Amino acid sequence: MENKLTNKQKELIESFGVIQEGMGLSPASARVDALLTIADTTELTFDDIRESLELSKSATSNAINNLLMLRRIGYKTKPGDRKRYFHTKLGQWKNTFLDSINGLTAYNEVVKEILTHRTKKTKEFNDQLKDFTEFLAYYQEESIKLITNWKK
Amino acid sequence: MENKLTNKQKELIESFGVIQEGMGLSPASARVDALLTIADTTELTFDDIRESLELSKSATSNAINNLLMLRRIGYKTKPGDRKRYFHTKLGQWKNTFLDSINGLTAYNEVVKEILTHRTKKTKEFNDQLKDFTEFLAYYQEESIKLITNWKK
DNA sequence: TTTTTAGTTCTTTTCAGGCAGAACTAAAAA
DNA sequence: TTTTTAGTTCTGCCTGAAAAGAACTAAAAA
Repeated sequence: MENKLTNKQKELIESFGVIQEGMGLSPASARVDALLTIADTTELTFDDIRESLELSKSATSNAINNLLMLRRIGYKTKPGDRKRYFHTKLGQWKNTFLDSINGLTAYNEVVKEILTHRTKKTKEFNDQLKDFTEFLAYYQEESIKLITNWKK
Repeated sequence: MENKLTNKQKELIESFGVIQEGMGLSPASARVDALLTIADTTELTFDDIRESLELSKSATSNAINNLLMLRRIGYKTKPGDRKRYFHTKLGQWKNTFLDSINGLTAYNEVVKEILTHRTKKTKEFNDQLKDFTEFLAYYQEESIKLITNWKK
């Protein structure tokens, strides 16, 4: 594809890339996801990505598969065309958000188990922990409400 | 200190440690924070920590300083005693929570800047992004309310 | 003044993650 | 049947993070 990136777009890919690195993505994955969010074409092929970001095939392949696993991107195919057209799923942020909220459950379960095994001698501390786990559960519930009621 | 950990406590330190590694802490930091959450004594010294977790002095020192920087732990001193007594700040989770909510602002700012530079040709996609940034700001506000109104 | 305490800093080792480049593969096209 | 396409997988390198252990340090105690 001839749809070259402007300097501003390259700059934004880096800013957004850095932020997403901070959220646990590898540099390449972070930039692939950023590219799909910033490029004028929202459906890019393997080679579009490879060329735009000047990555090797292996880095491109690994980054794409990583993002697919994380369900942060998806792809479409076109009849009579073997290529896959990748797009970010940032538009479907609701699911991602729900996943991250639900991810707190595992954390809270461990804290609750810690509580059941704590010495009874540290009442104040235990009460604070209890308060925390209760808040977490409440926070999860309310967050889910916020999302499901959003602009509905 | 002679306050030995039970096997169950050791097990909990590992579970909680793993979860906290997943949240970006190094193995040693994750376990130090877990220890302070699980041990019967909530105020532990450098050497208590070192011995309980079988860490080297350098690993202990670095983990502690790391957690202090992240403000996930704090310490007290006692008159006529040069040691520092470290404790987890999980009890003061409200601040940590507020920090993480506020941390979303930087992310949202970049997404908003991306939006201002996006081609106008992808209306649906842009609208979804717009919706997302609006929700993020709303979510931040509401989350802060949830915390400040909690059991008040 | 010397020694002990409570750490910190420096040096070295180990290890995993991330990437490039090359070799490979399965399906489709020629 | 051979070649091209659209990737994937393998090999090897390089770097940075994490930790151990030893050397060091500043303040207090003896």
